[in-house]
Amino acid sequence: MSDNGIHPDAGKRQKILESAFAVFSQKGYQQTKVEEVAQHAGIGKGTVYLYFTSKEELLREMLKAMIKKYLSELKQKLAEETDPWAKLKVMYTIHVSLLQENPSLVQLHLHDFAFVNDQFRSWLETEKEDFVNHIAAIIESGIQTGQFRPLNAKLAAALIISSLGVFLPPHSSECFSVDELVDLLFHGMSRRVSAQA
Amino acid sequence: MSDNGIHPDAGKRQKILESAFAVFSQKGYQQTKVEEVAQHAGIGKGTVYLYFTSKEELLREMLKAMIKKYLSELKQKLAEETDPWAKLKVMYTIHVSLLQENPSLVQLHLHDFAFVNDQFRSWLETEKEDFVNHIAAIIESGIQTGQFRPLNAKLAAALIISSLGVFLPPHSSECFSVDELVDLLFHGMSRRVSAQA
Amino acid sequence: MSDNGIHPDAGKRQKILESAFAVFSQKGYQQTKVEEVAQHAGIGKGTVYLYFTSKEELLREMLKAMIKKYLSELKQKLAEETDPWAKLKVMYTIHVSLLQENPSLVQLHLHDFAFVNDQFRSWLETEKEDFVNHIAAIIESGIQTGQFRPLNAKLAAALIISSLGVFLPPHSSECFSVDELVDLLFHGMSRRVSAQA
Amino acid sequence: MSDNGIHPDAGKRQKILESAFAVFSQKGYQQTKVEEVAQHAGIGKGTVYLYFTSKEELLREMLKAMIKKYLSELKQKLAEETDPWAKLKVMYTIHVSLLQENPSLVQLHLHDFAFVNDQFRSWLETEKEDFVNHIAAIIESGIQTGQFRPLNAKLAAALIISSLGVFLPPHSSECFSVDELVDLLFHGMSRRVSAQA
DNA sequence: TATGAATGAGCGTTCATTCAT
DNA sequence: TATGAATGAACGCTCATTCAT
Repeated sequence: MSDNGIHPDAGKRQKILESAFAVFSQKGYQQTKVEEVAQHAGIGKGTVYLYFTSKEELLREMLKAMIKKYLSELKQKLAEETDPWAKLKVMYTIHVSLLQENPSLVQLHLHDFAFVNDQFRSWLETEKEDFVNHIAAIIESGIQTGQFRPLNAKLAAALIISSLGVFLPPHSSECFSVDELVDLLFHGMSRRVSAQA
Repeated sequence: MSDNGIHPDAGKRQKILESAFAVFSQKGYQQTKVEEVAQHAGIGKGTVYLYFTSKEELLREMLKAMIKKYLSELKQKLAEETDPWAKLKVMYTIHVSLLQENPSLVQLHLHDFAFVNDQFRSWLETEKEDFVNHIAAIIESGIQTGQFRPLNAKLAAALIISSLGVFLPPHSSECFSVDELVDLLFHGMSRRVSAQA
Repeated sequence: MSDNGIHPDAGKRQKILESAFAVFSQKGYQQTKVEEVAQHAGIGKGTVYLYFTSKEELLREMLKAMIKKYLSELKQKLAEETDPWAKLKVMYTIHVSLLQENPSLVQLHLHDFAFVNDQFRSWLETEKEDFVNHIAAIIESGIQTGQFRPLNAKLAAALIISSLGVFLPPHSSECFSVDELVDLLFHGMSRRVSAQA
Repeated sequence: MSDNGIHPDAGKRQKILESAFAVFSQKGYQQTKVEEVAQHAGIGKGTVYLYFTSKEELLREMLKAMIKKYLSELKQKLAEETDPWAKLKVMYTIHVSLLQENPSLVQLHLHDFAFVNDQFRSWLETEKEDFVNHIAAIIESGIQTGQFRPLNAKLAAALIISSLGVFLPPHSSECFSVDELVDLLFHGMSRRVSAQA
C-alpha cells in the first residue's frame, strides 16, 4: 500500500522521508517540488519514484512516519507513568520539548494537509481521532480513580490537544510554562468560592 | 500593498473579495482558479487583476477582510456584556453560531496558507496578539472583580482561543456543547477534594 | 464531443488542424510534440488546448476531417458517374491524383494510428468498414446490371481498397498506370481460355 | 550497425529478438518498455544493451529477422511447387496460415514504425522490391507457359502483395477465403461477355 | 473600464540509458 | 559478462497573467 514492494536500500527510503519532512515542513505540499526533495536527499528526481509511487504518497508516508514516531514516543513515556494526573503533565512536557528539539515540527503544524484530497483528509481525521481517544482513555481512568471529577472525557481530551497550540508561535514555549497551563486546566479559571466554605 | 490605487467601484472590489471567500473556502487556494472567482463575482477574469495584483494578494486581502470582520463582530457583541464571566460565555456562543451560520469559515481553517509572505504573517500575528490581549483584558477584569482566581491572563486567553478549535471538524459543534466547555475551563478537571475540606 | 464548445476563431481551429495534419503526417503520433503543432500554426502551446482537449483528440479530429474531406471528394466525383465500371475507374484516378497533389497523404498512410488506444482503433476500423461498404455497394449495382459477374462484393471492395497501396512508395504512381491496374482487376490474370472457344 | 561486435552467446541475442517480437507485437513500440522485453527473455534490463545499442535498434533488428524468416519460409514453400498458378495459390494459403499460427504477426502490422531511419527504410524497400520481383518472376513464367495472359508482371505482383492486406483485421481471415480471392484475381471482376459469344 | 483569447513557465511522472558492482 | 539501482531528459497539460480590443 505504501511503497512499491521490496526496496534495495531501506536507508535511502529513510533518507528520502527525512528530506520530505524537511521540505514539506518548510514549504507545504503544493509549493514543494519533488525535485527539491530529491536534491535535499542528494539523489536524482527519478529515484524518489523508486521508493514512492507519487508525491502524494510521499507526503502520506512521511506524515505517517512522523506521527507514528511522535505518538510512539509520547505513548511510551506516558506508559512509564501510572498516575493519570502525572501522565497528562508528562504529555505536555514531552510535547513542548519535542517541539523545541525539532522546530520543523512546529512548521508542520502550521501546514494543513487536509486539502490534498478527501481520502487524505479522512485519514488525517482518523489519526487525530485516535490521538483524542488515547488521551480520553487516560482521563477516564482518572475519573475512575476519583482524581478527576466526572466530565466529558472526550471533550477534555480535545481541549487538551487543542491547548497544545498555545505553545506554537507567536506564543512560543518560552512565553508560557507547562506548569501554568496544567494548573489552569486542572483547577479552572474560577475562584473556588464554594470550596472555600 | 493591497490594491492598485483608487478604484472607481469599491463595490466591485468588495464583491470580488466575497467571491474569493466563497470559492477559496470551499476549494482551497491551489485548487481555486482565478476564473472561478471571477465567474462567481459575475465579472471577467481580467477584471480581477484591475483590483488585485495577483491571486496570492487576493487571498491575503480576503483573509484580512474576513478576520477583521470576524473580530469586529465578536468584539462588538462582547461589548454588550459587562460581566467577564458572561463575556466569555458569550464569546463561545457567538463563535460557534458564526461557524454554524457560515460553514465556509470552518473550511477556511482547513486549507494550506503556507505561502503567506512574511509581511502578511506578521500582520496575522499582530491581529492574533490583539485578540489575545482583548480576551486577556476581560480576564484581568474578572480577576479584579474576584470572579476569577489570580492567574496568567494571557495564558488563559491563549488557551481560550486555542480551545475554539474544539468546535472544528472532526469534532463539529454538534459533538460538544459550549456550556460543557465553559464549565470545564472555568472549574477545571480535578475533583476539588482539598477545597471541600 | 470533439471540441470544447463554441470557439472564438473557427479559422484558428482550422489552422491548427492543418498544422496537425502536416506534423502528424511527417512524424507520426508519438514522435509529434504538441508544441511542434503549435509552432507550425504560429501560435502558443496553450492555445491548442483552447480548441482541443488533448493531443489524442487533436489527432482524432484531424483524421476525421481528412477522411471526411477525402471521402466526400471521392463520393462526390463518383456520384457524377452512373456506370459502375466507370465509377471504379474514376475512383482510382481520383485517388492517385489526390496522392500526387498532397504528398503528405502518402505519409499519413504509412503511419498506423490504430495503436493510440482501443477506442481509436475501433473508430478507425469503423471508418474503413464504411468505405468498404460504399465500394461494395457500387459493385453490387454492377452485378445487378450484369456488368460484373456474381462475386463476393465485399471481398472485391476490400481488394480494391488494398490495391490502392500499389501506388504508395516505393512503387509510386509513376511506376504503374491506373488503366493497367483497372484492367488487371477487371479482367483477371488468367488467359481466358474458355472464352476463346 | 546491428550489434556491438561479436557476442559470446548468440543464443541469448536470438532469445532477446524473440522476446522483442513477442512484446513489440502485442503492445507496439512506444508502449513497450525495454524492461518488459528483458523480463520476457528472462534476463536483466542492462543485458539487452550488451547486444543492442538502443531500443530502436532492437526493433529494427527484430523486424529484419522476422521479415527475413517470413520471406524465406514463403520462398522455400513456393520452391516446392512448379506450376505458377499453384505457386500463387500456395502463397496465399501459406500467408494466411502463417497469420493464423502467429497472431502476433497481425499485430505487428498495426503498429507505428514511423521512426525507422532512412537506412532501415531503404533496407525495407529493398526487401519489398525483392519480394515483388520474386512474385513477378513466377508470373512471368506463367505468362511464358500461357497460363497467364500477357500483363505487367510487376504490377500484378504488387497487387498480389497488396491484396494480402485483405486478410488483416477488421476483415480477418475468417471473413474471406483464399479461394475466393484467388478466383477474383485470376478471373477478374467483369462478366466475360465477349468471351461468351 | 472591462474583457477573455492567448501565452508559456512550470511540474509530476516515465523510462531509455548508464555504470558501479 | 550480467545486473538493476540510479539518473535526468522529455512531454502533456494547467492556469496565472497579460494585452489587444
